[in-house]
Amino acid sequence: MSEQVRVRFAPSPTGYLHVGGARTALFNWLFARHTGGKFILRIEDTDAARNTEAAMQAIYDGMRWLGLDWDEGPLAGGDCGPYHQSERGAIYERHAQKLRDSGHVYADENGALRFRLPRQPIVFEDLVCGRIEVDRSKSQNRDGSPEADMTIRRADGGWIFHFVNVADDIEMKITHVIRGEDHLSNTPKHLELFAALGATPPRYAHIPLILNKDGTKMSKRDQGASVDGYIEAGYVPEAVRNFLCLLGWSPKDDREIMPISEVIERFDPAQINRKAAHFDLEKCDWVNQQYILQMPLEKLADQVEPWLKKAGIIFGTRAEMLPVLALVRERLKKLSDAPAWMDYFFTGDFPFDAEAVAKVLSKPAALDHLRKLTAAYAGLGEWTAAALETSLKSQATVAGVKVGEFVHPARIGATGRSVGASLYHTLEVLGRDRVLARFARALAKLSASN
RNA sequence: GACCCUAUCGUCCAGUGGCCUAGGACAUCGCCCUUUCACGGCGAGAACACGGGUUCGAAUCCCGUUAGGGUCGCCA
Repeated sequence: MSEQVRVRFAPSPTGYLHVGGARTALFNWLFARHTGGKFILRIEDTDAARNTEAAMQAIYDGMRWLGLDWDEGPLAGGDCGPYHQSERGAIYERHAQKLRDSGHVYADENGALRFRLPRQPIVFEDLVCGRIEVDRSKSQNRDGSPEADMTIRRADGGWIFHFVNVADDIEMKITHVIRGEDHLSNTPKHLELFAALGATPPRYAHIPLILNKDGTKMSKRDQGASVDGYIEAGYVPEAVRNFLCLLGWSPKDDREIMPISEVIERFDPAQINRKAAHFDLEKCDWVNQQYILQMPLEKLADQVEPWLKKAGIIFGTRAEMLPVLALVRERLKKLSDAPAWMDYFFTGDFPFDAEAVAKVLSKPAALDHLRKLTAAYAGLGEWTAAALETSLKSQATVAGVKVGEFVHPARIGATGRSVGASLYHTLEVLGRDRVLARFARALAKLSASN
């Protein structure tokens, strides 16, 4: 049992990477990393019609984003290439010839090559599903007719999935096939193919499918179905990966937010759940938020920066941006939320939220409070959150009003809106000059319109 | 229709014959913190699909029913 584990993810280029596929890739990758084996990427593009470069790119991008690096495959090389099935015709022809020589295949009336299904009872041990027994002689079509022999090559010469899949698993010395449960019923056929080719089949682990939260099938358009949807929505890749790890697998204790190294260490395919998982995007959002909350600030800044730039925010240096990010990070559910929480820190020319102004700043008393606060803050000795708070509260006391009568006008004056991080910390980060300028701007604008 | 897989709170997971008056997490609701919004803390409601067995004892084992999913392509 010193044999090195070799697993593969074998997607067909459909134009996007489905979460189900991503999880299959992830489990294969985890198993390879756990065992010190090899993770191979093989592109199953025998159907030339949908074989496009863009579709392939979506797979590479999605896997790289999730941090699933492959040891062999396109762009990585390896001894068992090429790794696109469209380029492996000669290899398939060789295996087909073997089947012809042994009488396992024949050309049908249309010119397609068919494999004589033995239709013998078959038993195999699945790492996830356990012992599977199938009486192949009972298989029949919808209309009750017996199952037809399996086509392995079309009349036009194109190879068929089942055959190339098996041929490649032999050629690439695959030891474990971890794939979606939709292939469980195909496995007996594959086993028959392995036997006919005189090869030892790999071990199988069929993982349950991912369905929508309501139990319906997940299709491309469903929320959360496509990996690039996560990229575009501003999810943290490590968070999505963590969430996917927990869909159908668990470390058997209550650990949820885990570094990938811990998952690799503890991962065991035999522990994968047998039940189909229903996809809950809200939980994924929570995991994402936990990552935003817990990752080192500098790292978060790396991930947030592209979003700020995309929103056209000029945030100056990293040193100027970090305190702002530290202040608002617990409000971010996604990276894409950052601009909305951070933009007003970096420009004094922000708009005033009409509703907030109507509710609090339109009152003459509110403007008066803002004037008093401006005077107090202009003479404030130490510009710290604590000092700002003390000063504001004493102004309220002197004026004989509740603290809120000062807090709300100040917030709107300094930020233009009624919600945000702690007022005093916001003012501290902004600094005296900017705060006073903003108060003056608000007073000028709103006094004029009063 | 045939064959295969599955069945614990709305959802994700724990539970592998007694520790279960079933545990954790997300979501929901309430309270606290906070004169904003969040974060955080505390608490509540919420499940073993149904029916038969086996056993001194079943969420856990067996059978059936029901329900969901999958396969049965010259798609992958």
